[in-house]
Amino acid sequence: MATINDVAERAGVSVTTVSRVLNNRGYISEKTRRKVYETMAELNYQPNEIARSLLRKQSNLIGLIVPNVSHPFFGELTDAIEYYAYRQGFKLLLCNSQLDPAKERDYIEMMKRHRVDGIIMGSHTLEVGEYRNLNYPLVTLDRRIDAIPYVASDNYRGGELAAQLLIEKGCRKIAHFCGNLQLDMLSNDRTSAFEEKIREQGIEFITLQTDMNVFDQREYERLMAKLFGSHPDIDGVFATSDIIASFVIKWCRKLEKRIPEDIRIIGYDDVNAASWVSPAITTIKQPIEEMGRLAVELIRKQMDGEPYESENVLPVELVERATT
Amino acid sequence: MATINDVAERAGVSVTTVSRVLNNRGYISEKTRRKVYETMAELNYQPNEIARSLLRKQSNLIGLIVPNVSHPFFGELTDAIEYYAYRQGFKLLLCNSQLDPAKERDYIEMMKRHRVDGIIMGSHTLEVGEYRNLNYPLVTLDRRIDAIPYVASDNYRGGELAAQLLIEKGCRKIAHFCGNLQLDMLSNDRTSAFEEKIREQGIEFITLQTDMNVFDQREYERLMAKLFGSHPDIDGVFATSDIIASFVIKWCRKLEKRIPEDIRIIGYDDVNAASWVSPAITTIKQPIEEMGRLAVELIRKQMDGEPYESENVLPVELVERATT
DNA sequence: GATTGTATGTCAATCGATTGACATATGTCA
DNA sequence: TGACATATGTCAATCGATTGACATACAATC
Repeated sequence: MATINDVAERAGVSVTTVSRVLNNRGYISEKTRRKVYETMAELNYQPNEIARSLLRKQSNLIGLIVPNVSHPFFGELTDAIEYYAYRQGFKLLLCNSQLDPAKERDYIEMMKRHRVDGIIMGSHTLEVGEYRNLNYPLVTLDRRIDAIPYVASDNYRGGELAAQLLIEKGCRKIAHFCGNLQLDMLSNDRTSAFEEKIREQGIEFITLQTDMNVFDQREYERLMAKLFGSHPDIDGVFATSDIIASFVIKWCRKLEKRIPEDIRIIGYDDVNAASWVSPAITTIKQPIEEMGRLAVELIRKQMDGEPYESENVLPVELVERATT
Repeated sequence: MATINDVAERAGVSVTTVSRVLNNRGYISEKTRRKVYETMAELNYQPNEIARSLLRKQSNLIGLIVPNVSHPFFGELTDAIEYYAYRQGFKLLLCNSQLDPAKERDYIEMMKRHRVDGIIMGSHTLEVGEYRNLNYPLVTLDRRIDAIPYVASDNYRGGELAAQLLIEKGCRKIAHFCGNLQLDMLSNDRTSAFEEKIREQGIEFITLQTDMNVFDQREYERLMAKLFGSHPDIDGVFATSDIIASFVIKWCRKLEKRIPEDIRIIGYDDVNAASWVSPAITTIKQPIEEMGRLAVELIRKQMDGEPYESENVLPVELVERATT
């Protein structure tokens, strides 16, 4: 690949001049500028960003760690983050932790070696301490760790809305699928809020924990079998993701339960898939795009030394469709 | 951040020695090695990969351009690519073209500036000529461009299998949703094969084009309305993605058509979502993981100057579920 | 004719790490 | 005692681009 020296030589000017053209500094005549651009085109010259990064101490790279992009929620979130990163001149380094702590740790180190400008953590399999000592521009999604800025949606409110709706609809025995409560994540608030509300009304409920691992669909199937096996009289379900909700729908069909007449189902996230399935899923909408935008913004602000808000809790919204 | 000089100074050795420890070259006593490692840990030192890349002329970055990762097919493909890239010591630079030629062009340039070691092109909105002149390690997904190596699955066979199944099941009037036939992609072979087979049998069929844009769900809805409006007697559908198939299912429910009794539906890809929806979708399975593995492998081989196969067409498979 | 603005060049340092050439110590073995 | 393996150091170049200091033109303007 051509270097700035090749361009200078071929254009018959000095490297300084080429650099001046490239960076728009100092005096440059229109004629020279044209000549330089022409030569760059002829040589198919592209300035080496690696060399630039080294000097500027800025890579223009943002690292993103998620469990895996093939989970619809993280896929859509990644899309949003990529979109806003691009608009701010950043490129995205993508890592799937697969919820494996070793891989997550490894990825963080790797990103530091590559001097990414900041890391957005959407996967949280490590102990709080490990993140705390990172000493790097960081943004956390859905997890609060000391002073690290985070972006989340109002999980408590989400759980509340879900409970309210199922109560209103007259459900008497409700199942709740939540995530892994051992992982210290803000999404656990959904469960607290939900259980609180339901308990207030003296309604019976069962809580089942699961992981966010789409690949292991058999785990979901096992859970469904277990639930409907021991509690065939469930008449309401609050699932912590639309994907889980669609598994519930599938089992209800199998068991010939009518939705929403016999059983009401409410999901979470409002990913695109929630409206592909039928009946379309009633769900709690997270503002995915805005979450992505904010995450990128927070990295940028940390880099530029601008003041920023550490706690970013965005509103959620009930989207009522056909499963309630 | 600490540099190799800081480490050398603090450990009381020369940078050459630190470098020797780091790269395992020349003679190093066990004592010095330990001392250096200790110091690196104390200083939280991470070798600057940017500086290394500059010297080695290797970034260990692979660029991936897809329409968008929130489309389940590309999400799963990205997952696979990321997995195999990681195993080979590469990191993944992710770009969503959003099917916008300007953005795609821009991204390619950006990746060249960043000196990624190779680019995997899963989005193809540009003219053939633009790719041809790229002069860069490249792998194309689902598109054949001169000598550029590509990875695809057997689209022709996929179309054939779909046609065969619907014929066997006795469908008499079939709708086929295909992608944008203007984009010169190998997936168009599905349509050719399908139409050929159906025509052979003298069966009536309608072909409808669409884009792979999951965001514009309204376009899908419009298409469905159009199809079922003018051809309510359709009794078979071959959709070029499982997502489109799930929209078909949704409309069938709305129109109270029984699946598979009144209408049989077959999708394409076999993404995870195909088995979330109910009834679970009969589909043509693409070997997504193997496609990802091969793409990364082909980049690596081009870098290392190893011989490689240019044409990589992987077998597809009919997965029969509940919609046929 | 002096001043000033414009245009370009030369030179060298810098970013952080790698590497080859060469020097200089030890320690060990024959 | 000499040869050799081991261990470490010094020095300088290199990767590709940026940048500041300074020099040198030429033109226009007062």
